[in-house]
Amino acid sequence: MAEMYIRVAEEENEEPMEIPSEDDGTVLLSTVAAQFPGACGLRFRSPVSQCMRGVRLVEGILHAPENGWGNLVYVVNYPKETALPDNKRKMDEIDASSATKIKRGDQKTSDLIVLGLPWKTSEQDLKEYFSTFGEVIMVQVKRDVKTGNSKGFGFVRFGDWESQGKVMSQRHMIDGRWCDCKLPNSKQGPDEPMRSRKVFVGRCTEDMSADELRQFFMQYGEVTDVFIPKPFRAFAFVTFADDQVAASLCGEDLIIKGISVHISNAEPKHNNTRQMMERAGRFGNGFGGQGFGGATRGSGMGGSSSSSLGNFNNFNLNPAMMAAAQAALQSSWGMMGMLAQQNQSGASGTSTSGTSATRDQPQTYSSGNSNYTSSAALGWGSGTNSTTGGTGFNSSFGSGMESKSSGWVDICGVCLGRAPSMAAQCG
DNA sequence: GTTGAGCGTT
Repeated sequence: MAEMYIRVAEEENEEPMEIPSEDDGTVLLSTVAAQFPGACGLRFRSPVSQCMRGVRLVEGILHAPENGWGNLVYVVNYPKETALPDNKRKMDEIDASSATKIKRGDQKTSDLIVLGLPWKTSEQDLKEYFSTFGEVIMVQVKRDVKTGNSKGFGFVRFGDWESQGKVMSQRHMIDGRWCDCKLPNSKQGPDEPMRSRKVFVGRCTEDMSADELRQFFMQYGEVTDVFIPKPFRAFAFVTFADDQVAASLCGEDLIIKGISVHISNAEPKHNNTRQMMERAGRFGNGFGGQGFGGATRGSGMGGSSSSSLGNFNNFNLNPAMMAAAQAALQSSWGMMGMLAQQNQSGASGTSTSGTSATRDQPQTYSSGNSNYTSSAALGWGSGTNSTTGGTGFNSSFGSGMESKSSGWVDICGVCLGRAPSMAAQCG
């Protein structure tokens, strides 16, 4: 079939943009989303019924209506309330959305970390590239102080929220490499820690590319990241813009390319209180034997976050330890160190996986890519280097930290999002 | 084969 375009607009009466179709006459949702970030489908007004009709969408592929695409204007669908710029939103929709929603959407921009940069990319290059998305008010390329070589990542800050959202929702080809823009770890809201936007996708097959997963999951909502560990390990992570989308999928079995994959909630990775507590359990400090080892995976987190937090009286951790644990958030080994000390047993932290940095930055198709190994990786593991977690920890520990309810309550987030049987332990 | 890389000398 010859190259063809269909007309797509954000609203019925707005100027349409022409979107190319595939050879077989279908249109990829990703093609639409490239022009309308966050799009999750199309609809059109039927000339016959005068009603809006949805366009068939199967695994990221939009299929033409019965009589072909024709010359109709197709209107972009967005998942629920996300992604649509506020000026396109009706007032009552805003009023209708819950207070938490509004709060979450307070539209301050923040720095975004840009991962996977080519070594040669300069701040000028970055600024040039990102300016096509909106006003860029800051760029940085992080460099080795001594050599001045780029560390392969940087930061960018936009003047407006919409640009930031757009940039986070896609990958970026910068100077020949795919890069990802995310909220840096330091900015990922410590508030509402349980509202994960990421799901774990189990039983993946090796032929499911990151791109295909993205296309597939787009139908549920805006996808902000897809991660496939390398080498192949039969699972993946998919992050949505909206935590509710993620929550709604947990527990489901979905068919991707004819394969049934299982969706469950993503366990927070490293450097996280909950996980540290789990690890802590294995050090036999009172958590052990309380069922902390056998994580039951499942859905069921939904709902209001910070309410119904229990107390810690069931655990043999005192508030001072709790406070200390929070301080140790910076370094998970700090936590381990503390517990090891408690037990008078030397926990020797061996650094996990560290390859040596190469200059040629191999890339895979998944979202993670550059072969980046910093000395930090060693620092994390080596224990000697985790000064904040080690010495700073002890000093605060011994220096009369009083039990403050406010300080340690949210650690009880450990229990949130867990299987009900475990949450029960928190009261 | 079911839980992930790398995160800022301000």
